[in-house]
Amino acid sequence: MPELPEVETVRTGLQRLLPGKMFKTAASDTPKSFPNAPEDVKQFLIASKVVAVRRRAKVLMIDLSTDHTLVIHLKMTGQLVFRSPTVSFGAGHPSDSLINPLPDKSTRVEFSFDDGSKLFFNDQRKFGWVRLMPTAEVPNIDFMKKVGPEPLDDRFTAAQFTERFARRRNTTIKAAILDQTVVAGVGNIYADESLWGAKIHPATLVRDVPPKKFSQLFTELQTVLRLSIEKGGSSNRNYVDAEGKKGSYMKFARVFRREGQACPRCGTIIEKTRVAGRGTHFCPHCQKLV
DNA sequence: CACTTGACCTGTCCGC
DNA sequence: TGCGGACAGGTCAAGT
Repeated sequence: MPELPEVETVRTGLQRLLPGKMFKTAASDTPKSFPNAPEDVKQFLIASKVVAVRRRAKVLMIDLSTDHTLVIHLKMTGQLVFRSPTVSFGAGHPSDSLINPLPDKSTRVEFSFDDGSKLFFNDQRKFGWVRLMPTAEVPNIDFMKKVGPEPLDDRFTAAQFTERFARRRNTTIKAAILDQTVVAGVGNIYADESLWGAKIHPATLVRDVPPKKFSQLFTELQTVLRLSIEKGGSSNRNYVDAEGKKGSYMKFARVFRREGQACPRCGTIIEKTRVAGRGTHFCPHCQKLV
């Protein structure tokens, strides 16, 4: 799913819903999704309280009162959905039929809190994971040590953004912007959207991108990420927020999954191809290959 | 080190 | 309607 705007939307929802709640039970259907030892779960999760919910790149962190953290990666199809026992509109109310019952077939981990509310980790493809670890160790996991700056961090400048690409001169700009060590949180949707905004063909080699284009790309990337956060993210397939609701960014997408439609800037038909092993959408008129 | 490709899974869609 | 193959928001490990 889940690129930066989607994970940030989930984080915002969980930060509103979870702090102060006390974990009562945790159960997983597959060790792959939640590989922690049962004794650690018993000692550091059960009876702990949620302190805060953080995000770094596409990783969510639920900090606990035991100085431990639930670290979560949703990968392609992960969801974190919160359900309170009072969510029902009332017996027989028509809106109740719209709420899908959980757990369902894709539920991998089910947490319950002492007030009867629950948190479901659903993941159709089982690529995602939840891990419990000491809060102090989170920055030491390989991914956290290597991941690049947050693109929406005020202190991150266009000059620094440009410099991050120096290591990836001989690959395509699409591969480079998807590289989490260059910049954090960009996935296939916002790569295509921002490259369209900056009028760069996705298959352009980094070394052939004019220097001033990196500044434009930085601005466009920030613009699409902010817009998507405002719209609650993109629900292309599985993605939903912490309350199970879809995001609406796809209504505003200019190229992503819009092959065969007119480019909103020039009217040329949008094409779909394959770059860096990923489906890639672009306007052949606005985004010329150098 | 930089770069590419395949693997990890399940579900859906498209062409025959 | 059934079946095979390609493809789907993301990382990783292993190869060159």
